[in-house]
Amino acid sequence: MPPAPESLWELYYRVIRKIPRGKVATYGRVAEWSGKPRTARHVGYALAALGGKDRRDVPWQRVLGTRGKGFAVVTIRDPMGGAVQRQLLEREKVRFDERGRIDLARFGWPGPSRRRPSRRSRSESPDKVRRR
DNA sequence: CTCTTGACCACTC
DNA sequence: AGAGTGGCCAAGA
Repeated sequence: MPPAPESLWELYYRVIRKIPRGKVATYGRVAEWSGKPRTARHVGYALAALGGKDRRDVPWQRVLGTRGKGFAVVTIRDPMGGAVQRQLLEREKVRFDERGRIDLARFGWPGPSRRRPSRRSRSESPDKVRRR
């Protein structure tokens, strides 16, 4: 059989499934860990498209947007969905501050066993050749 | 096939 | 602090 073409979204889902309970990650990080840096948007799209089986499998509530350098926030547009996400996280003992932010120093998942300097906000962005 | 629209992010004024 | 821009991919009209 032909190798199952794993879509980009499946790649994201695979990473997200590894996020442990009580920890969170940001869209940008998930993108990096999936081997597709700078595709943060697509992580969001992939999650927005979650349905059926994947909806149960993937802990979508543990993926949030970034706010400032060490904080994550709910970025789901639908207020209902956002409320659900927050509730699910609080149930996992993840704490939100008055501004609705999560401190990544406390609750940020460091990543899938990838060696990473103790730097929580944004890894170095090596100047890559920008091709056009 | 083209066009639009999405849970984003980092960089620049 | 807020607005603009480029980057990236998939699905549906």
